[in-house]
Amino acid sequence: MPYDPARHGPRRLVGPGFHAQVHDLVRSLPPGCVVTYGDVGASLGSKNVARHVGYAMAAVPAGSDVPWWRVVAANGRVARAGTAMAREQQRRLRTEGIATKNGRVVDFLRHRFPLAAP
DNA sequence: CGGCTGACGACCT
DNA sequence: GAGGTCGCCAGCC
Repeated sequence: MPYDPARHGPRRLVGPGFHAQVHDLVRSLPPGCVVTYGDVGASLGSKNVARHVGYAMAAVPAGSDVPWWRVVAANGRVARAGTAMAREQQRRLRTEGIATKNGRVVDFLRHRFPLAAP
């Protein structure tokens, strides 16, 4: 099915350097807060790139200063449940005072950080 | 330079 | 609430 603005909303192009933009934005997140992949994409001006934001997170090198663990899925769940990375993410969130239960952030909406719109 | 690879999200039963 | 489908696009071989 071709792209349909009526169903998918206005398309916003994401230029090259998308990963760098994601990393930069995530770096600006304060401790004790979380955002969703969709929030990051929307804040960068792209509505349908939540998935790609995840790919950008996967590209974050270990030991980077990017707090990748503050980015969770739209339903408040930690992505890739069951993997070592997911357990590590939950451990780091707990360190910042954010509890998780069965891979889900407790009081997710309360911890969610209001990202600025483009 | 063509193909492959994915940390998601909205929507529908 | 729990399952499945489909669309999305920049990087990296």
